[in-house]
Amino acid sequence: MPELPEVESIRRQLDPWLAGHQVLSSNSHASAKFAPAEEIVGMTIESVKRRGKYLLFDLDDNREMVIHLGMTGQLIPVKDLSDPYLRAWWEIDDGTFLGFRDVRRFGRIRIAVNGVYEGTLAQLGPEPLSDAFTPEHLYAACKRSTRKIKTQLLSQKPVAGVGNIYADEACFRSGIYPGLRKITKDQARRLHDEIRNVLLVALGNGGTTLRDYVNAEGKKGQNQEFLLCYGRWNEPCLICGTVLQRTVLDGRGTTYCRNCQSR
DNA sequence: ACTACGTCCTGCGAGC
DNA sequence: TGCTCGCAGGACGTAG
Repeated sequence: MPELPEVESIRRQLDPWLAGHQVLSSNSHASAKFAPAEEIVGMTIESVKRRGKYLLFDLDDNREMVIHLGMTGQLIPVKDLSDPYLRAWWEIDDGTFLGFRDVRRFGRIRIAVNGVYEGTLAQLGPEPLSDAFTPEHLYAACKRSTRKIKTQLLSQKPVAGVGNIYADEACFRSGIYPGLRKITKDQARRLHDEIRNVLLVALGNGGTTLRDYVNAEGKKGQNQEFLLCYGRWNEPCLICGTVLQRTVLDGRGTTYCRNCQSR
């Protein structure tokens, strides 16, 4: 599932490819989730930005195309427009085609006008790698809610861009049980530090490819080799050797160490 | 306003 | 071997 490191890896490749180029034509899957793709025909992509897990294609005419990759979304150059999983494509004025491939169709495309956003994007917490994201901010944000700490992270409100993989990793590395509904200031500081740490390392490794993720060159990431917790249930904790547990928290599969992660 | 849970979607792995 | 069934999950809709 593409989270901040994966989406940022894609952005870094899309921007030099697409910036300054005009969209000549487009097509999209019948679903309303993808139909807005066609609204940008004739517009010029000025840059490709990112907020949390959202890609923002900055267009002329005060518009932005907002793309969320969902679970299995890929943005890749395509030659075969008959790929059955291609949900949208755009013809670029350099002769290439950008494709949005999304097997499970959890992704979505929207057009925002004058920077006005809706839904989760409008309520996104600070960028985790920016100065706005501090331990104090995380502590205060988590204190406002009684929900489980992992559920709060996945809500994108205390901080933007963290999904299931990096939430489990950050909780593990900071020694915090993800089902906690209250954390101390010290726990918030550790969680803050480890959120940054796991995202930065993953970015450096080109993202995590468990199944579908590829960057905008169609290449897999390497960070799956470095995960300490996510997906390792029934395997020994790399810190203490205890067999890692798997549970479901608010409908999300969660791996943790019952010894290292305090409850 | 907030929390919890169902829904979307399809490939895949487990189990018979 | 071949089939059915349930699972995976981010954001959003809805109920309480």
